[in-house]
Amino acid sequence: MRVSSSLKEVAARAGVSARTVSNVVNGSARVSAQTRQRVQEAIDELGYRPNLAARSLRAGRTGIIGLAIPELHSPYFGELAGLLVDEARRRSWTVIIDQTHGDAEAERRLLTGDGGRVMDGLIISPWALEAQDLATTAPSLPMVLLGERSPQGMADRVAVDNVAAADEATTHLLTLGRRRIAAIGLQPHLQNGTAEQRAEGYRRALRRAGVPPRPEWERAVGSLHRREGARAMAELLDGGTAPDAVFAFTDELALGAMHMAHTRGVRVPEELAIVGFDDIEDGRFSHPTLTTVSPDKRQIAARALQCLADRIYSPDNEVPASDLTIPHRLVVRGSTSGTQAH
Amino acid sequence: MRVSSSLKEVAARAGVSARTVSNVVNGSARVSAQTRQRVQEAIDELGYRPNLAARSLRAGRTGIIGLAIPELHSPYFGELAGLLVDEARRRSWTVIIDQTHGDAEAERRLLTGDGGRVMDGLIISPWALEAQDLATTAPSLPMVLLGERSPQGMADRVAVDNVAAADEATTHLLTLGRRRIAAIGLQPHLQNGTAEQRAEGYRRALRRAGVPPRPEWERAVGSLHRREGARAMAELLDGGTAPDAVFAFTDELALGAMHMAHTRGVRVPEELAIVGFDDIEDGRFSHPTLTTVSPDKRQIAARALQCLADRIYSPDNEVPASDLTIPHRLVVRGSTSGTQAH
DNA sequence: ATCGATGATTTCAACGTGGCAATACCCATT
DNA sequence: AATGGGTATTGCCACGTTGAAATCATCGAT
Repeated sequence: MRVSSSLKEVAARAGVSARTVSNVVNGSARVSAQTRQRVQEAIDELGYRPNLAARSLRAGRTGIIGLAIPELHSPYFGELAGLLVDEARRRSWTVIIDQTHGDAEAERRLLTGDGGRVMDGLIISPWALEAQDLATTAPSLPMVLLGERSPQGMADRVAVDNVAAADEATTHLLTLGRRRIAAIGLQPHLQNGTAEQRAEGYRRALRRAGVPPRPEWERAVGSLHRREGARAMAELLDGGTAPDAVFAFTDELALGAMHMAHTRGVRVPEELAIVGFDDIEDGRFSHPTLTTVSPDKRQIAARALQCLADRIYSPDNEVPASDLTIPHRLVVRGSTSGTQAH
Repeated sequence: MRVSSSLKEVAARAGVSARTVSNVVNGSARVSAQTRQRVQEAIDELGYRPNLAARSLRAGRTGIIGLAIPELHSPYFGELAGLLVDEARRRSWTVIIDQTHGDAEAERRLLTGDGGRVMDGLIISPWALEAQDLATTAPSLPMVLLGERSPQGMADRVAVDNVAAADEATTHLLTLGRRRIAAIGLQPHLQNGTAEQRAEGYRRALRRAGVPPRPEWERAVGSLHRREGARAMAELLDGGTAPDAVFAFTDELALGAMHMAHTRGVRVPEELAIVGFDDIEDGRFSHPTLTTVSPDKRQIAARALQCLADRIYSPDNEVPASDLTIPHRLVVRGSTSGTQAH
């Protein structure tokens, strides 16, 4: 079976024109049952596969969309990427994956449409880009932003209500009677909207409860990995007054913090309650299990692709940028309740 | 700035032929400094980007490789995919990701080169395919297998020595004085070579130590998720004699088993020692931390892409299929030692 | 002044496909 | 037999790029 064979070769074998073969393949015009069968046989015998490059060149579309995320190996983005790839396949799209590693330059390059117009659209989860960049850079192709807002409405946006969610998480800790609540996950050096919003929700909840904020309990991190969560937790435990609860801006940070608590002999949740954010699989099997804010990832994936499809298939008239808020819920588990809820 | 502009348009603007513009872009022929500058200006003004589809059509290459793995959200494959994507970028390749979800049909479809010849090559980590399939299916494009061996040498293969590694893991447990060692992770319904090899290494170690094998301690799983590890562990604890150690074929299964041990009040490692396989990030921060077989993932990624490159760029003469064994090492942590090694 | 050599640039064609318009065919109706 | 209307099929071209070969320009050597 030859690896490559063209419409022309199939046509020659079936004794018809190349155009007819094309019609059979795409079902784009009426073809008699007899001809169709003859062509189909030739296709099977030659093992013909349409050439995507030629098709794209002709049609101006590639059927490929890009997915740009900070890191594939992070559980949250891994889970999300998995869902997005599946959802894309449902729509007959293939997905190209690009890791930005939180590099602003890499993110900016993607926005300006580098890469040779392979992609029909782009789903990007910006982490390092400032709102400023997003505003000034004209998107060169249909684009959906995950998490970060684009100020000028240049692209669709799909995200949870971070402020409200962080507020809920913190309020949950307050309800348990905790008052010395620390936060782990600020990223002041990046103009990271997501971290800022979660910090805002955290402060709002404290303010409403009349608990005075303590700047030394708002810990910054260099990355979102477990290691950084552990480091921040160590700093908190080494500080003057130890907190009795921690709200970590991601589950990875939370698990890192939990690890450090174990290492230092601090009992979770008795002496230290922990809440995370993302609801990654690990948190359901950690010891104790992790209380967390669970965004509806499946819906994020579905909505993001819906937006992209609308934009790609809309006949170049301006579709107004949508800003979709995805539902979330607080999942209470062992790290705040003592019972090993699953 | 126009989104799409062709060589022809740039040529018109610069007052040269399209071919000259092509030469400037690719540096493929000599171009005078003066012309080069004029062309470059036109390129910048028009925001020209080469059209990948046209280039591929002409060259017969796309610069895209495929990566087919069971599941992106699994930590092991997530980490591996991340490394592979980075390594591919170093070689100026873009990566298309496909999730097979352990579906034999999906894997077979990829092998036969479905997908319209978008990919210049394929890295596939088969999980459900039998050696039989791999043998009878002629690969339609350069291909590297991760983990599974292809009997006829039809494709390169990159993997650790599963038998030896499983032997080491089991021997480690024996050295600790454990004798009631269970195994979790067999997949008898899939002709899964990897699981079989790890089972073989496990049995070999027991045999050498003179410990009689107990079939009821070889637990099968339906998938490699934590949930299944937990289920298998529950069955073991509910059985007649409880084991005093477990060798799980993947870290996820191990963490699931550890979770169930906690739930049932079984102390790890005192009453139950646990060893996993893969060295995923979670295991370094779990409580206790997880002893595991650590394959050199970075080297897997590097070697796999090296093989693929050799095959893609070799001028269609037959490159003999290579079978690379990647080094691994046993990393002893808290789940077998009691000390919280990091 | 002429020729050859070297370098710079252009022309031509082709990669495989699908849109468009034209053509060939068949059958029912006049 | 001629007309009309529908169906089935075909030829031609363009998409944007690059390989091969042809053309043009320049300059040094004879």
